[in-house]
Amino acid sequence: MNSTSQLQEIYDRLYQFYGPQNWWPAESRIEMLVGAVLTQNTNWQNVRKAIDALRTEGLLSFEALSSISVDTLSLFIKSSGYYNLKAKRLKNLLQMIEDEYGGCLDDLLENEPHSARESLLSVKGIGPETADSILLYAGGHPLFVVDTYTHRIFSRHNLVPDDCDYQSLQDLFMDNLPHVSQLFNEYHALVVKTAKQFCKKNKPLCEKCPLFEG
DNA sequence: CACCAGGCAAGTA
DNA sequence: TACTTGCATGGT
Repeated sequence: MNSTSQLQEIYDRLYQFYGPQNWWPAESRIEMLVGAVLTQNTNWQNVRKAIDALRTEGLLSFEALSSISVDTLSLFIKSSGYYNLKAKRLKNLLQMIEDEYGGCLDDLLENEPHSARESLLSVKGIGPETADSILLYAGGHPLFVVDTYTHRIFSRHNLVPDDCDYQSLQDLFMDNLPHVSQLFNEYHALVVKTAKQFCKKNKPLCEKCPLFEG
């Protein structure tokens, strides 16, 4: 049994169990960009409140977000936590798009993915998961997104060592699955869904998990 | 009440 | 290099 068939089998099992997840929950690319930063180490429910507040204020556009100060921005995203930090990070991101892509988010997302990833990672506050989330869910590029859930559920089921880093885990998926954005999209969403339900922090391995004895 | 949430950067030794 | 800490609100 090689890694390729094993990873395919896991995906098939999760998809059969839950069905399609239809991520990312956003109406526009700029909304996905905002959500990707706001959801850093934060429950999506809190993020949605912040995004709703921005929508109500008519701030979900590149121009509107660029026109307000960090302090004003931070007021509307309080519910997402770390609001001062995240307001700054969003501003850093908008500034990079302004400087490197003439303020055109579409140009960033339609750029060659390796270059776009480098641009994103050069922004203070944008790490590998946030960058890959943006590239996959807003850009449609086939990059596998690794998060704490991916790490936890795969290490708990002894599919990877518990000290496995981001790159190694991403390589495992990308070396063994076809590079199809829709597959990576669903796979990541299904991992999150499964881990939330069956693989909670500081809990033992759950035998009800679809990955049990997998 | 304690614990956790779709990270990341900076500080310490 | 390998840990540790700060950032912060809101749900369970």
